[in-house]
Amino acid sequence: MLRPANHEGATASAPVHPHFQDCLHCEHRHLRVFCNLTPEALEHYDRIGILMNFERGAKLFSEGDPVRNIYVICHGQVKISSVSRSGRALILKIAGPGDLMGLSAALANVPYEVSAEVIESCQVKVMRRQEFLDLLDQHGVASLRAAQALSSAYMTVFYDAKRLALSNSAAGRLARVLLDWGRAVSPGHAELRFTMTLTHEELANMAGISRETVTRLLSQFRRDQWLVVKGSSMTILQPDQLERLTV
Amino acid sequence: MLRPANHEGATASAPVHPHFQDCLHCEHRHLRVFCNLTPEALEHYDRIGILMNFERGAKLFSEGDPVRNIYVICHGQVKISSVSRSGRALILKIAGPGDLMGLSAALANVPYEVSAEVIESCQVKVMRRQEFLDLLDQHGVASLRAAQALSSAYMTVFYDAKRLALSNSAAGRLARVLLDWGRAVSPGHAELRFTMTLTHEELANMAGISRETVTRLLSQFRRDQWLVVKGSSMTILQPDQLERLTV
DNA sequence: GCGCCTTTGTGACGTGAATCACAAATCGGC
DNA sequence: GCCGATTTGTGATTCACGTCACAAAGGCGC
Repeated sequence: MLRPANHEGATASAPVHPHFQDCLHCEHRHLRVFCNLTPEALEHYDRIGILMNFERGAKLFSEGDPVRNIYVICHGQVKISSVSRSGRALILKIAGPGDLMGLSAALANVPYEVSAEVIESCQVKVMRRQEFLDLLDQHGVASLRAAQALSSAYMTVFYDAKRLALSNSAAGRLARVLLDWGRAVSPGHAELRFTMTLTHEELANMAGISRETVTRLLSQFRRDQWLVVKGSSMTILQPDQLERLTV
Repeated sequence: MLRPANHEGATASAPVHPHFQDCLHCEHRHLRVFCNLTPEALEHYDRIGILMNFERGAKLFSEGDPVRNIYVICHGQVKISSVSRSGRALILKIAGPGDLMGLSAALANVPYEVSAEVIESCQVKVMRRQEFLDLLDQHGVASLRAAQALSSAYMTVFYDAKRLALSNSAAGRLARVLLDWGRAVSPGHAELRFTMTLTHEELANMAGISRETVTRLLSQFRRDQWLVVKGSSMTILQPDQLERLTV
């Protein structure tokens, strides 16, 4: 389904990105969930779990599976999705370095609520559920960080749900997906320029609308000069116009 | 908007429900968030915050306000809602005894994401944001409970969002609202019998659909013998049929 | 019991977007 | 550079719901 991200042409022989040896020296440490732990807690965190590599297409876990492990992405991209009873797919996010998977399900003591599939070869830290819970148990600060991570996850879905409930406009939904994607890639710019590695089908699954509607809306946005598409590179010229479509 | 819940005819003079003196002896303690704290943590929890009474119509806080306090409902009902830019309202839940309000916003360090309005006179424990955060800081077990509360809040919105994104069927949305409401009131019964204190307008705001559609769907459900309405009492005869409408 | 106000019930109508069905373009492998 | 597979573009059709408009039915105060 997905084209490989084109900046990732290099594969086995020469990894474009150095892989990590341990969590103490991880470059993502300072901006992610388990930054700011006390030294003891961090040391404990570093001690548990194992680092594993996964290839594109690998499934880390599937929706409905009992939670055996908690995952932290060190490097690469993972597609987080969920499927309705009728078989329609919803892509919730593309998780990247520093993202934690399985936390909410582990704490709520329910099966995974989503599926995770590798879309760009990954290095992942895998912790057994119990050893992760022990970490939280023994270090209050780790629990606190977990709670904070959960609040922001909650906020994200909350606003998603609100948008979905109150605005059914397909244009608004697509606009949101594009803006979020663009902002994540090129933050803080007036013009958002990025490589659109997703197909229309996948954009549709992220916005919860149909493939054809995505095609139609994109060409409409182009007609209105709100964005430019050149090959797989997309530039959002007028983010504020797209923003206005959002409820 | 809301008719007063009819089991709450008694007002000022003779409270139908005894109010609570402290958190150590609260009858909801065993089934709610801060059950299972260590004795020290529980004692600390009991020590902070103050108990306050609010009348119907009182606003505890509004969406967008900076988080000053965290609230725990001891008794009564609070309407949790959010409004879109275009002014459409979305009622997220009717919170009751044991429910915690403001946790996610406090931890994510953002303004309240929802508004809270009393719809049935309430006794509420109000904690200053900072004293609550201190509690979490000092008692790992409290952080852990908070994290657990957040995971289940997250799970709830997650499934809401999923339903909203994948099924736009008005019938499915309304069915979900009715089932959730009924199950909360008369749990574990094949037939769900309860007092529908909400108007069609409010049901519409909970399901994110229009008032007229609620009216039409309800009479359709009645025609299909899935439920019976008699005055303000509603009985869901065939919950599984309604369940099937849910994606 | 009489009005007033809120809530409920129903018809008519318009429309946004899903669905179906192809054609055109593009990609990827050999 | 050619060929099959995937992705994209576009029209025609359909339908579920929102919106508008108004009538009927309850409540409730006095």
